[in-house]
Amino acid sequence: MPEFKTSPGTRDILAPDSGRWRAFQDVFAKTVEAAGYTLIIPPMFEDLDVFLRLGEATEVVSKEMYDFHDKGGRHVALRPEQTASVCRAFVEHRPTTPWKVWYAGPNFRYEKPQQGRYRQFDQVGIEALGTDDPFLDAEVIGLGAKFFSNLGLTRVKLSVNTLGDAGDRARYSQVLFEYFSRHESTLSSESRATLARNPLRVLDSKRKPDQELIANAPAIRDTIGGEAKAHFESVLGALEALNVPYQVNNRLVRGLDYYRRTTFEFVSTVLESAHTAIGGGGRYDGLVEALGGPATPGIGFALGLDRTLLACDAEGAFAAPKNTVEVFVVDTVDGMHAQTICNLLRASGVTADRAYDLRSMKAQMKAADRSGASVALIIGPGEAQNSTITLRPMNSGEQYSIPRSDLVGEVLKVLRR
RNA sequence: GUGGGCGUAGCUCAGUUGGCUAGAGCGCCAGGUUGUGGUCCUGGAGGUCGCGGGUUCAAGCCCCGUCGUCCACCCCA
Repeated sequence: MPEFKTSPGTRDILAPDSGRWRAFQDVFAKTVEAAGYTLIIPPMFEDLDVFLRLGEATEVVSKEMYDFHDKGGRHVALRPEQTASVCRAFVEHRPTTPWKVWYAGPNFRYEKPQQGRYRQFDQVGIEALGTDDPFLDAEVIGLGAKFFSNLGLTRVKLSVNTLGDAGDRARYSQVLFEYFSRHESTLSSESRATLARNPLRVLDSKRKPDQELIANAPAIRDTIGGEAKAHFESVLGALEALNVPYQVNNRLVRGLDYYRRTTFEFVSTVLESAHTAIGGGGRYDGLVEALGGPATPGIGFALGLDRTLLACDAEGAFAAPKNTVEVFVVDTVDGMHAQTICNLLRASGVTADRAYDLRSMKAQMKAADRSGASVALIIGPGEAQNSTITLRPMNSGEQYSIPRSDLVGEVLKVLRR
């Protein structure tokens, strides 16, 4: 056993998974940059207060914050998500609106780790600030759906809902509180605790005894005002025009307290574990204001990398890319030939690797095989003597000699480039 | 934070009712006569049995603690 291991809830991502991560982010970037979103790279930690504005009732904030005091006495926290940072950046830089950004990177939450849930976990996401145009809602949601399909996923279910405006939300919360309070005796003990904290969250309960109560609970639709209702209808209409399949789930409330109006969630229907939500988001029209900026509407989503990749595994989609070199150089003379040949090939845009330590021909050929290279170049005493190279395509038993001066041309020819 | 399962070579795991120098497969290394990998054969390296206590003549096997991991709950990506 090694003396040191990664901290709980963290891990190393090695090849080939690391290549898959990068490809994942590339696909995401391509998807959203096609719609005009630009990359933002916020810091990984901020003043604790930035995140406290997400709402004290949010568990991510109240229980799971990775915070500490730095040497300057500042109370900072590793970001639990990036929406707050993006809004803070908006207030700090005041870009022209609509401001459409995307991000990718790790977030931190101090939780008990499980599969699909880590203390350091990666998300990709987008945020769009400055307009409450329902077409923007549909664009954001549609990009999420588009991304999943670009990955090759087909079993992703999209649920949408509206929470109404700030006043509606509070009113609905009150309605729910009264409703559940009337039936408190049949409510699970966990949900009773939740009820006191945040009545909306009771709708999220997956506990058996609560299911019937939840099914019969009053729906938000009956509580919200006409304006929010009209907005929601427009969003649904725009989604239909985009051919984005969805289903309205009026029990969908989501974990962050800042959501207003549109909320949505992507669930993989092939994942077995409890962690089937692979992404989610919504409108957060009060957040910029809460961070000291002008009243600015905003909407966005975040998708979990780990969980989405688990979904990919389950669907047999988006395999890790093969990260192999094209040419492998075997040099049993002195190692210097391998160096100059590799150098020359790389300068010509051909990826090339070699063996070290002047090992036996057999060992070097074995390394060539392992490297996945499609071509091996062999330099032994004979080749060194005549200034030739033996070129061996790895998938055939045949090989031939080429003049050293024709190296690059011959290699490009064999690689068909 | 609560409850439960697990923790033996780099990896996946065996290890019988506690009993001699702890095993297998894969991987790795070296060979298999005269420079050549992917199959096959032979040999080799590699383990304070997570860690710390305890019970016992004797513990990888039992007990306690601790750490890690997995599963469920909570919550969420």
